[in-house]
Amino acid sequence: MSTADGSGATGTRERIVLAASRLMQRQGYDGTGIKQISTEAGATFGSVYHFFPGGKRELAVAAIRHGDQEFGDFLREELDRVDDPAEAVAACARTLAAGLRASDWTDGCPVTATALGSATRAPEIQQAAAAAFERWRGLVAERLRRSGLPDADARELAATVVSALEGAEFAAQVSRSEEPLLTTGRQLARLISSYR
Amino acid sequence: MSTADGSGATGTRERIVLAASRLMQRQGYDGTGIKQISTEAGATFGSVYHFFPGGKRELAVAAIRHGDQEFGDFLREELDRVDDPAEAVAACARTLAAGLRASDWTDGCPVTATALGSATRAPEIQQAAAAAFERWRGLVAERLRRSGLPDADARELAATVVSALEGAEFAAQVSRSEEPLLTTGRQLARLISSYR
DNA sequence: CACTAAATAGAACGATCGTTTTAGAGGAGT
DNA sequence: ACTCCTCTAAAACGATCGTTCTATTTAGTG
Repeated sequence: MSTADGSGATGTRERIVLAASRLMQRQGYDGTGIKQISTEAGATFGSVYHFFPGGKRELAVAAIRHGDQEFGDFLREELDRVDDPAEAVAACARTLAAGLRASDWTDGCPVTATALGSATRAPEIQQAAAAAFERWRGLVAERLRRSGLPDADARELAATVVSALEGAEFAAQVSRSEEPLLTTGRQLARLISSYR
Repeated sequence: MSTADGSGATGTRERIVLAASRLMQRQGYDGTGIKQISTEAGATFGSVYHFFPGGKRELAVAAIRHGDQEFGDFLREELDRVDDPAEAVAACARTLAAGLRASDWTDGCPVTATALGSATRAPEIQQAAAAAFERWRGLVAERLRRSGLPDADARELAATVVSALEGAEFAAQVSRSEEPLLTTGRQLARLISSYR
């Protein structure tokens, strides 16, 4: 069978994707070597090229797709914990800030660092990152629509929320402070509240 | 004299910083080689290490500081062209979007790509990027204060504006579409307008 | 048991990386 | 003319990069 099954032991391929995603999240595409990935994953060099014949670029696409799903799950889960959508977005920002601090400011957005810089050279990577952004916007928009906002407003707000959270996470990471994320969360809540 | 003077011919050192800033903006820190920088700058290999004995890291710090000033000048200039601060921010986003498209989506924020990935390893780079963000927030806050907003509100809004524009620029770049920037600009304008 | 395919293991390749080192060219000051 | 110092020029270094290649081990099927 080619696709990953849900068996108990973590497959080698899955471990490789996980390590690649985490390392590229911290060091970027060019800053992460395949050797480092294989070591971190507890796999051998040959295994990486066995599962990813396309080499580093194919591996980066898989890593981005993993980050896509990971952050998507986080968004869906976090946005459903509070009734008020404005407060839900603010809570989202708070959780992101706490996680960033917990990692000592190393783990930012799992897609940004991987895509930045390599996107211009590899269209496949750029497309995977674009798909992630599009999905996240859709998730937030759906949540806002569920709270009664018209589709057009929900879409505009969702794009703003995703962009702002992304930028605030990077600002917080580079400033080593939760403040940009917390501030942006508060202002996004105010903006959303202004729509009803 | 050690600092750059304002003489006519573009100095070698200045050309090197310019090339480094532009290349790292597109390819990131690790994706840009010193050899490529020297070639692009029309300088020789030795010249780079003559002007930047600290090597690549020192060069990256200089590139970030250049981008800091460049984007700061852009902000100051663009925000002063319109009376209404909300409309000024939206205009800012539109100009960024147009510039991004004009470069065929290659030239994003001059600081983001350089700092991302290398910031964890090199504290000097992280600090230079943090200083840039701080300065930009100050510029926007000053503009908002000048329009009559209380200091506390101006500061919160400024942090949100800078973070959101940053994130929207990256989203637009990776999506190869002006929309994220235009949408974010509109919503930021609405948010600012809600403060009076 | 033999046969086959998947997965693991690691040596080897050419290329490029950042850096160091040494040598030469161009002017300014005495 | 001679010296000092900035700047240019390029060779050379060890290290690491992504990739390819060849064996070896493991697992599944007849």
